[in-house]
Amino acid sequence: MIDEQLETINRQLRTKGYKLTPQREATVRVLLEHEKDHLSAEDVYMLLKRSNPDIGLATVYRSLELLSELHVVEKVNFGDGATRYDLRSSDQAHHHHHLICTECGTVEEIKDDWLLPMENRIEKEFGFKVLDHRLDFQGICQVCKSKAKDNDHKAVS
Amino acid sequence: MIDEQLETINRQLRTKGYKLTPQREATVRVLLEHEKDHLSAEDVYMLLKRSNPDIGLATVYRSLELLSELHVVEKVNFGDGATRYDLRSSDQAHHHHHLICTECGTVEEIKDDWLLPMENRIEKEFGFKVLDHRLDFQGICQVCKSKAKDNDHKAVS
DNA sequence: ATTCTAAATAAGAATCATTCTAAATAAAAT
DNA sequence: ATTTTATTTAGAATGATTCTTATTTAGAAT
Repeated sequence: MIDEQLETINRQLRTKGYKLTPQREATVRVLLEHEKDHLSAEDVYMLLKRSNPDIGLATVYRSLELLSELHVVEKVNFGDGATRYDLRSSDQAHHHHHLICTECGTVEEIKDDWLLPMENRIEKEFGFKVLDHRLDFQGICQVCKSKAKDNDHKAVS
Repeated sequence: MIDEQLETINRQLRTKGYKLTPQREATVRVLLEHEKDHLSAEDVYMLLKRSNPDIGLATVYRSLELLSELHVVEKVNFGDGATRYDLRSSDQAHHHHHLICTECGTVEEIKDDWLLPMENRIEKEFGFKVLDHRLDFQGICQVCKSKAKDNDHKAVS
């Protein structure tokens, strides 16, 4: 499973004249093993250090940047200082959107294709060829909402 | 017009116990005068310097952060290193989305309410209270698309 | 197999955006 | 008028990211 995806990425790299170096492969592996998380470059670096103690942070940044250009990962920004790198599902058509809680900072993912009609409309109306999109919602998650309710009760009593 | 909006913002600030200091007022004015642009903190700072040579960059950051908490401005991130600050239209229900060209970097704005049904669905399905959202499309703008076509012609001829 | 060349890496310095700190000022409350 | 509190300035500090230089590596050409 992981090896299949690696092979796909390997082909993508070679098509563009890049090679899948050990460092790049290790980086991709880490991303594949943490598909659900939203890792920062530093996070990836720390995880990589276990298997590749000699890898440099700059190399991680370079690898992630390259993977981003190949649309293997997406750069995401949740407003804390760091860029995060999301592996894109092999199915290029499906994007995942985010529910970001402004109280506790948790990020929930939702998958959906709601935006396809919108993309078509944009291409027609603006002549803009959509390659990618990003949709994030900010608000209060269920957990924080019920916490807030509890506190209200306490305040009243 | 500008003064009305300033007055509204002033009220919002005072409601939360903040005051509209000269620096904050100047910051808001700059934003109002450049509503179409996507200014970084540094951009705002430079523009402010003309009228307020003594203002400090940290103050600009603090003012923008405060305005962001009040939802007067939105923080936007286009993937170049800097956070940009967009004045939100007085009509809180309308958000603007962005068409970001990956070739030339231009950012076009589109206004739309397409997402309201989606927000309702998220509240029902996930119990997540949506306060704000952000929708950006990346792709190739009309101009770059025709440029690319021209180059194809040249290559063939 | 050896040599050559271009790509990739490590290490750490450098840069850039942003935040923090301490001292000074201004405004509001007493 | 005095005290308290919020705000600002200036510059130092931080943290993420990029750059630089010397070194290593992989593959191509001999």
